[in-house]
Amino acid sequence: MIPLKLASWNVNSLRVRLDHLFLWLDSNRPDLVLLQETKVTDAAFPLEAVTARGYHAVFRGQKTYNGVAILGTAPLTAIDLALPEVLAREQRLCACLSADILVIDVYVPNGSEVGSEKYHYKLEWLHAFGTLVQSLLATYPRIIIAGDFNIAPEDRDVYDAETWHEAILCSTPERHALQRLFELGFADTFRLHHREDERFSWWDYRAAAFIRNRGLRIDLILASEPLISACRAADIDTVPRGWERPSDHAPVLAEFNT
DNA sequence: ATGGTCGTGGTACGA
Repeated sequence: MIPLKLASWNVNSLRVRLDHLFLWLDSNRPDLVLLQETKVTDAAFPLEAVTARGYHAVFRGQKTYNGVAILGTAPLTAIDLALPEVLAREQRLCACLSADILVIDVYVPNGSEVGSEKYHYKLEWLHAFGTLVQSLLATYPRIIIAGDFNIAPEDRDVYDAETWHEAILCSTPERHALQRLFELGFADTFRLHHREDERFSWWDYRAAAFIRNRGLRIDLILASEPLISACRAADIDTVPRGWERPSDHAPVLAEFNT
């Protein structure tokens, strides 16, 4: 039985948040940390600094927007996902193997506003992603998908459900796209261990949203059915959101006995 | 910077 401590964090620029990341890694020491919105090209990825802190890395970045990376304490086996065009357009996915577990780092499109062009792109993206995951399950029964889903699964994951009713990040079509993953057998690891509301992973920079705990829980760690019973803890660490010049997201965690 | 803040790149745009 091998313990696996996995974290996911939308850092909103890896280069700006490198000190926060390392500070957090020093006190939490996850085996794997999945990063989103690295906003750095592969050529400019701070591999030397990451390596110096004892982490191996796989990363897929682009200029200005998006970008994902997985850091691990053990050497990582990158898995090159065969992506349809809609998923390959931007750098929103990367994957690696940890023992026999396929670990997928995901940064789902934000969608901007319900009904907008970006919203339809988000739904199209999510549909393609669901199909990809469904096909991967045939080869990899044990899958962890973690990242910024840009979807709050339920109203209890939203600070003011009335304000956010059918708004972006909360609309029924977005939640249905997430539901498809649950129907494939995935579980939201946070909800395996927590029933309470008012637990969030993202707070807008504006209007002192964090101090007032006006947030949403949109950063998720999903475990495929064979891994559900192996998940022994899950949580959100809001501490780094209170640091000076923070990411707008908090790191989320899940621990497994694999 | 169409309220509010932040990252990016050097321009408004995306979140």
